[in-house]
Amino acid sequence: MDTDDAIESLSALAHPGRLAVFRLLVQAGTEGMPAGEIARAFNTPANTMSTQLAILTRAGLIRSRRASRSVIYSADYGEVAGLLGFLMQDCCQGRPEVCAPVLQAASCCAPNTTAKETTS
Amino acid sequence: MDTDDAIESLSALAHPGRLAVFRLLVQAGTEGMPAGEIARAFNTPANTMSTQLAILTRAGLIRSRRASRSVIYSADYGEVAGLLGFLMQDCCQGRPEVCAPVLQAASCCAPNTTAKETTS
DNA sequence: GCCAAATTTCTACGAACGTGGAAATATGGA
DNA sequence: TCCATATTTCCACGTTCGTAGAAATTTGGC
Repeated sequence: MDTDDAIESLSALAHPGRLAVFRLLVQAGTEGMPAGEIARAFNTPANTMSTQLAILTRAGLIRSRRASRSVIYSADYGEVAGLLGFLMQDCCQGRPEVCAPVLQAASCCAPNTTAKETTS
Repeated sequence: MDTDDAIESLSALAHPGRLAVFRLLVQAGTEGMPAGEIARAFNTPANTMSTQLAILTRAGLIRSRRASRSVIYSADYGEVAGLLGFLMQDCCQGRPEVCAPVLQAASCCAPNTTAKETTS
């Protein structure tokens, strides 16, 4: 993840419609959702939604696969991880407690950790 | 953190100059850095930098405090935490391993955890 | 091959953003 | 009070973004 990648991802998410789409796909999980169904979920014309999905895809935030006539989109969690790492790079030079809140926010679904509810 | 807050934070960061400023302040820690020094660090006119700092401040990503003639800016890590929580809300309905990469990325400086280097 | 369904590409217009000059405002020293 | 320093606000220009109509493309059924 370099600056250009980060800008592309952040710009893609900095739009109410696209942000909503991405969050919907995050919740949809690996199974994903067809383009038409996404467009219908937000009452958006198919061509407009196609543009938004293309922008999210170019940013690496979502992936697509074809299933017969439909194109299924799904979230790519790795891109968020990369973005977070880029943003918080060298955040805690000797003082781990400084960026502890971020760690807490990420542990929503930790496999081995007790998820604390400290959403500041 | 609601949608509007998230959009404001993401928009603020979706700009090469502001992203660089925020990352600089993340690394500067709680001590922070005066506006003039930040402007000089990027060879940016003071008024332009002032505008960028104002945008980051309005988004809640940085704070400012006055120290005599200077205004010191510093990063607000909590906003990143909130943003991350908002993005990944309900990311792992029953399948914690799905969004594990994000947790890994956040554990750069975990106080109690062994930081693994799996930057995807 | 022909038609319908699903999605994408092309295009253009209005809206929002980024930049920095000039002027205004705050702070501290003499 | 007067001046220098530090930062911010005002403003206007050019550039980029968002949207959706129309047309093109891909896929599957018959």
